Amino acid sequence: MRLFDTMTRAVQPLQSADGRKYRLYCCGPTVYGPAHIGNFRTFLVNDILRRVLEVADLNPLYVRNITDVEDNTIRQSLEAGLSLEAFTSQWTNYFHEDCNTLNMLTPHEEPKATQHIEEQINLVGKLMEKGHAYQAADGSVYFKVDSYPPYGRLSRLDQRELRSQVSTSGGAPNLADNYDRSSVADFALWKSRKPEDGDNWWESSWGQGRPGWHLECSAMSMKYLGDSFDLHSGGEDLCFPHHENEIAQTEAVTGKTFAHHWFHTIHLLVDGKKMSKSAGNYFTLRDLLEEGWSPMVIRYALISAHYRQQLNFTKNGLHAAQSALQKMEKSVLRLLDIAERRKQDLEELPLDFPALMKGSFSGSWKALEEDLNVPEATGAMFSRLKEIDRSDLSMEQADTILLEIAALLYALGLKLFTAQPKPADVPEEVKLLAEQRWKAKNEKDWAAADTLRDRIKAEGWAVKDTRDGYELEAL
RNA sequence: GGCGCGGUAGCCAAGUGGUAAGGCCGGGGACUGCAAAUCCUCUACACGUCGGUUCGAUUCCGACCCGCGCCUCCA
Repeated sequence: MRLFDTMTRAVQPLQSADGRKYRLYCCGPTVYGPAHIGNFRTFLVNDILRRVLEVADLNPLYVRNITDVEDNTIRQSLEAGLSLEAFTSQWTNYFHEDCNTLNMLTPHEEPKATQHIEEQINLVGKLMEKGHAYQAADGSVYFKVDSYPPYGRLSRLDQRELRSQVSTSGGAPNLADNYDRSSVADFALWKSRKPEDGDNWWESSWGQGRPGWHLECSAMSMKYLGDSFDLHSGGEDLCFPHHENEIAQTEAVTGKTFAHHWFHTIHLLVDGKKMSKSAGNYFTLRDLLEEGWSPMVIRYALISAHYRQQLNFTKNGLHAAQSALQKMEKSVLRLLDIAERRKQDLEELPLDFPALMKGSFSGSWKALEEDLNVPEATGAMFSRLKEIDRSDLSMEQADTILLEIAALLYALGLKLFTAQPKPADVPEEVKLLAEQRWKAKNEKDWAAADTLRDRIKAEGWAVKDTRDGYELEAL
């Protein structure tokens, strides 16, 4: 399998350093509110990576953290009158529910920052010992970027550009720069206790305080994956400064390559623009569920563009995803019929991946193994499905194809036949009109039936006749 | 300003040094009182512009135009 690596800017082969497990770490969510679909794009891509590593027999050990201590979680827990623990576990549960809804596999480990304070303090201690950190007048401890010459390799910054971080893109003073750092590039390892932090502080050799954000990922990835591991991932925004800082603080301590491969997901756009609350184009998973979109439709839409391509998320895209999924279901339904299988069999049968990957969908597998190209994989899948639709198949042939499809669906994390009919809240008035129309129709009074259908439409509902009744659908 | 990405048919989206997957939409047919749904089936003068390299470029190089992202403890 091969994947684009941010550090070398090239597609690189993936192989575990120890030959036994492929160790990967994904920067997880900060839990102070519902994750949005942009967050889920990244987590879904990582979920697919983990699945493909698994079926490709690379034996992944997948760690994704929970960030539960930083400015937002602290401030909002205090505002809510809850302990940090109570507040963040509430949002962590919410996140897990969303992950399950989207059919994401649970990471092998999901460490929380607050449960690894000691590891983080130890790291700060080592950095102090080695002269890579200093305590400022405000009591906070900073990483001395000058002490680590390779700094900036991942995002290709040089010293001159680092200094330019003093000002923002608009030329205004960088407001993030309100700490007692000796250089603006230096970043906090340990933040001294402040009144606005409430009870959220820990004791350390440098006084009371809390760890800086960047530190947790270094401490936890080292703990669960070792000083040097195979792959580190996250959204593109984390490339700088977060990952750059992680590399610096970790490698300054270990002297080893922190992660061998850097994997970043490009952000998604909504209607061609960046998601933002003010623009009203900010969606959470539950916003979409409430609109009646089924989870698998949302999953399909969110993985429908290559991970290194901006994904333009639109309602149109959801419709397309829905139709595409239905098209898959249609083909599979025929195969189930020929093979005399039930729908449940798709998920219950044991799958011999190595063999199935060499089957008739090898084009799709090749696409997934070459830089995780999901759109090409689904494209190849539909091409193959078209041939299958037109072939006369024996029971055995259909059965084999079903297994091959089940394997591919597993890698993509897609489940078929899961869409629930929308639970429509039909107003009584509309129900009444619909009943009248049904009666008129049965009496073959077409004129009356059509007039009633128009009236129902005027109320915002569509009547659709089925074999032995009708359905109402919101317009 | 620094770093980076993209411009492929109405929309979305892969890909290739020898004229280009797939999905959506749309068209036609069956069915239906008519619709919808369903089933069958079909199409497209699509590779931002201008140069260069090449026997040949959409694919490589350069310039330009347009759009977008990151550079803010936002994935």
